[in-house]
Amino acid sequence: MSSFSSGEDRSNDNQSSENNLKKGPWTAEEDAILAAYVTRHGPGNWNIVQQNTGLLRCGKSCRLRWTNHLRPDLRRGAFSKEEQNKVIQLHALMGNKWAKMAQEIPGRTDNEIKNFWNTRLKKRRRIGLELYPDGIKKPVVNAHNSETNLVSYTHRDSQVGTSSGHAVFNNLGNTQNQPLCVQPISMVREDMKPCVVPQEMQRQEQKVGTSFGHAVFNNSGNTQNQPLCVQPFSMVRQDMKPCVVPQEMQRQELKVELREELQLSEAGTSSSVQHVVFNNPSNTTPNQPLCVQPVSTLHEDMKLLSVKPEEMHDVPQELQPREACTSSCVPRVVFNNSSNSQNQPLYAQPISMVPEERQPFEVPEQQHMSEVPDQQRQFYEVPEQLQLDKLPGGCMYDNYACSGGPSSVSALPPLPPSCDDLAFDESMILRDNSEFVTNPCYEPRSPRSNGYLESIFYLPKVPQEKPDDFSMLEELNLGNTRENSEQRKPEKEEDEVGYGDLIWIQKHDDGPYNEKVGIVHPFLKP
DNA sequence: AAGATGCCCAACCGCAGTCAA
DNA sequence: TTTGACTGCGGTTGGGCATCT
Repeated sequence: MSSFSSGEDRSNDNQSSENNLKKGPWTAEEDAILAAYVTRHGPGNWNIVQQNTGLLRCGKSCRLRWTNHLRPDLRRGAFSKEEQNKVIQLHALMGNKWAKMAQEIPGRTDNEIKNFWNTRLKKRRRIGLELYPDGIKKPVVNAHNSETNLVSYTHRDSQVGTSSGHAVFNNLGNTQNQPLCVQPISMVREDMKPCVVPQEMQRQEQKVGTSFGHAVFNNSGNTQNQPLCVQPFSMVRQDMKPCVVPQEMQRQELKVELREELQLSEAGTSSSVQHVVFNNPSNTTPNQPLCVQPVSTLHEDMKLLSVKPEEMHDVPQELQPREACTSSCVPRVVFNNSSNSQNQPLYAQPISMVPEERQPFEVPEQQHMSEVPDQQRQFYEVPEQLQLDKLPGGCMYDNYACSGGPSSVSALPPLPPSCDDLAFDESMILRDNSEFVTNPCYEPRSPRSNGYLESIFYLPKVPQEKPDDFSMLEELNLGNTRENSEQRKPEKEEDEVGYGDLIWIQKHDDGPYNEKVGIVHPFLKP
């Protein structure tokens, strides 16, 4: 059965007779080679690791070694009492679903949990103890469901959730073998009870967010039956579909006052929502990345810890951004984890860890102003190396969001293919607000502004056909009316809207449209 | 001191699921 | 639809170390 059981395998210096691949314990040299390779190329494609590194290990062995030993987010050492209790709770709930249990216990692998359980199992059997401690009952299999289907979880005090800090929502109405919805207890309102997961939560195509800016997403790529995840819009991937959160599932807004030490002295923010950079409180392993979380999801027990640059590690290749945002006045870069199918938090990196071509730029100190009057508002070109390949407009940042914190960097939408050739065309006006709401780039530019980007469009430099109706522009008070377009000055004033400008309109909930009309022309101005 | 036993845990295997060609 | 590569998962084995006899 095991490789070690074969005398042939063990002979010949642990070399597999088939492909000359090595078996048995890994050496430090092999670990280093594998770690370096994965750091550079990211995990996956394990079968080519051997070809590219010369390691005499099969892909499977490499994957296992990385997953169980070399991953930077692993905790080492004995299971704490809390972890032990959690394993017991989870086993009562799930049975031998080691991988699922590992997802609930950060830093522990399925193998570790399995080993722990099997050891414990043997011990308790030998001394004649019950498998589960008093108060935790075996899973009760619903007679209607198969064993692999859903179970009701019985807990001593019949309260919401489990003592391990999770609430389990039983979806008895689920006829499609859908997962239970599990939420941390801290996210569950006191009056919430385990309940049937409403039909609309069951992996349908779902829409809309909650009243406080969160969306529950169907994790369409989820093959692990993980619970739905709740994320702020800004962290939403393009391919994710939001859904309505039923009233009873909505959680209390967690009001956590930002302690002074959390307030952006060390922490970078991503630009358009209030984010705080947190160290993972359960992280006792060095080289853990920081995590970035929106303020609204903070828990009381989370602490901001200062993390030294040397304690951070490179963001794996596959996590590195195609759509990177930077916080600009602190030496960190926040990466969008766009390929992250596990919906993990964003990563923050110190500049030193960022590949050179991604180096962010420093915002001149005089621009770190706490208040920037609108008339002084400026846009600055983002250095070319920060600009996004797929967006001809590249990135820009404005200093409007500088309210004691860093400036923001946002990506511009793609321009029309050839700006100069285009006639004024209303179809170019992007009126669909959802375009911007669903795109993280178009979150409100500043939490302070309490508005959102409503429209962005391009005024051609040389209109081929004079627009018949400028009423929209007049209504928006752009200063680009029929009259002044006909008597257009050859050289317009700075910041005056005219032909050839890309216009954005930021709509305010409590103000007129024209209050936040601006000009975006980062490629025309330095 | 030496062998026996128990425990821990790394590493393997086979199977099943997914996905792209 | 089929096939093969790749990946994830659960079960199992055996080496190494500590403790016991």
